[in-house]
Amino acid sequence: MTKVKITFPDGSVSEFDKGVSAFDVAMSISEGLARNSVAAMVNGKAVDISTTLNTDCELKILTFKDEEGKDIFWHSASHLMTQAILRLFKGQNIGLGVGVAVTDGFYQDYDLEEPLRPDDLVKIEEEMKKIVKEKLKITQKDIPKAEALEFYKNDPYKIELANAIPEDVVSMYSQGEYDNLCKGPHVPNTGMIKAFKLTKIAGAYWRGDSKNKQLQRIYGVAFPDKKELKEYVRLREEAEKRDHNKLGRKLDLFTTSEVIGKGLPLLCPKGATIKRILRRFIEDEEYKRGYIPTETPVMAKSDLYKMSGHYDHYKDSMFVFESGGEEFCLRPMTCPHQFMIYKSKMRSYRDLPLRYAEVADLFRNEQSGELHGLIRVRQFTLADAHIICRPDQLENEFKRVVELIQYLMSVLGLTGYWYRFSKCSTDGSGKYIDNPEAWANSQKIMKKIVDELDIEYVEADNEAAFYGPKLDVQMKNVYGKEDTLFTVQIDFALPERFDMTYEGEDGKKHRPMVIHRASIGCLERTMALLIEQYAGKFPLWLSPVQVKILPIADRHAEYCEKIKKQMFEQGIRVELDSRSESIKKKVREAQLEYVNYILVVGDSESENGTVNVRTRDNEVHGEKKVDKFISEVCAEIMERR
RNA sequence: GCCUCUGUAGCAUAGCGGCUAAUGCACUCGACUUGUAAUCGAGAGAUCGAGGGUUCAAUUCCCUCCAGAGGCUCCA
Repeated sequence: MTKVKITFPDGSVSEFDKGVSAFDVAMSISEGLARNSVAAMVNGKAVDISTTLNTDCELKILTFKDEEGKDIFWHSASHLMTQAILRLFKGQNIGLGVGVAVTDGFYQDYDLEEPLRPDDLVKIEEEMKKIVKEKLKITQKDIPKAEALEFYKNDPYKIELANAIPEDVVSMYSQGEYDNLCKGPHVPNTGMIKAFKLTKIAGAYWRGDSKNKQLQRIYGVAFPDKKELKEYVRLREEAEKRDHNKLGRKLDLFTTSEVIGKGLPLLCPKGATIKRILRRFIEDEEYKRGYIPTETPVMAKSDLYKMSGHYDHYKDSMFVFESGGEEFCLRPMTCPHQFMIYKSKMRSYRDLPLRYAEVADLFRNEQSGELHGLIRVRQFTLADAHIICRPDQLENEFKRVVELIQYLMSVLGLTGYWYRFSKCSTDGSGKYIDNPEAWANSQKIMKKIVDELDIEYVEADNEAAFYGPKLDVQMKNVYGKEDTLFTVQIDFALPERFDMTYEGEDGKKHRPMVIHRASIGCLERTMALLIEQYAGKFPLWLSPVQVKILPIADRHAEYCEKIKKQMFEQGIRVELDSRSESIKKKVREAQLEYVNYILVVGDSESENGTVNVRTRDNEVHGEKKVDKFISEVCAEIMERR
């Protein structure tokens, strides 16, 4: 019998009989591995575990612990869900959209006669459990495409998917009575999917295009055992406790009002304090780095945005209104305003770079469904700047911006972010300024720059600004939804549209380059991610209430007022809780507000000129002279820089 | 904008085609003056999101609008 050489991930090589299955190879390693194997990687390609090996190859047995294994497991779970739905809604004409694994589970889209209701999920889960118990074998076969098209004659979605396959032969997977067009691979048996949960119902456009029909999407997660599912649910609950939209309201950072309108949050004193800290911090930091301030109007005549191109490319997202026979817009961006300052006089090559910074209030008429807490709003404050520079300065200026951003991330203590190089797309959607040559050029320049920076980034098509490519700093919120925190953009279009020039050494007019950038981002959004990052427990320098003084009895009030004043004078953000409540209760409440330091003041403290210090985490620091406490707090606040 | 869901006091929940709409926390007043997770007593607070319809009767059922949640699309 002929042998095949199989190379394992650790580099070891073993010989097996030709035609051995990946499963048998797994068995030869250990029964446990075979039992847990969801699929295999043969020469880097994921295949079913039942695949036979007929030539020498590299083999990796995939379990749920491997990223690829997880995807396959979840993809199989989506099939399990579909089988359950087909059983439950037998007789209905059900269109099957896409079903795939995502980073946090799986989903499958359906076109159903009746919309699904939340309690349907329970029924579907029950049916899924039955199918798991049946331990149906999952098998694959290739069939002629014509046969598949006949099979799906009532399902326009599957037909579209099948027609997109270039080959004449297509792959079908079967488990019990359920056959599905799918390239796989899949777990070998429905019995493997022991623990799962359907998490949400959502609408989703067919093929991700809002012109298409909206299908119903069911999201779920699945695990090989119940313990992992339980742990997952626990982690989800923990994460949701950090949700800025709930926690921020609970901590009195912000609120909303029906009569003010959607996407227009109100910052309460504590939230406003945090915003002010961020604002003052970034204004000072940028000033140190050579930025110069501007203050420009929050609105302008439409003509300005017609010049910039916003009116053509962005009008749907702008608040446009008429007054005195003229049309105005609330500004969605600061750029054209600052460009008018640039154009207000002649500029020499010696003047450049000009780094115009403005912490600017911006207005964007976002679609109602996109609004979310402080992350996506209709009015927000952006730490905006436009660096107008000579082409030879572009690279250095760009790098300085990235350096600033890196500095900010470390000072804010934000983790889990990544860089995205956002490019335009060539789909001719009209979203972008039509100048292929300039796009190619500026994307080339940007790629060169980001490659030289010591950063890792992902490339993304169709994510650019309408006037140029971007380097975005991306973060996820507690629900795993991705948003841009900071952004740096190279603009090839607007300097020309505004006919911005400078006089060069040669006495001729030249075209400057522009970098658009948001250093500390939109303050509201940054604040939201800070709330989630710290679960509301802000570091001292960002904390809206750094110290809370709690008198034990009324007779200590006078002393408390005195030390409060002393701390105020040192710039410490301090509150005094003089309610006649038990000291226990007051301490507990201060801890729930995540106040950094809690000072208890009784007879001993008032007589000795001390305070009794503890933290929100209930670390007891004990009695301390007031002056010493103040200087320690001030030192801790300064440490940040 | 689209899909699904939700809207009862500041917050969290209960409730029902018909009684004075219930409970906890928070709030106010009084007592207590307290030292590490809930001191005692009293009180106030709700046009049950808004408007319309069905009904003898609607907070409850239906419609429209407003607002909120999670997705999709979009985006800082």
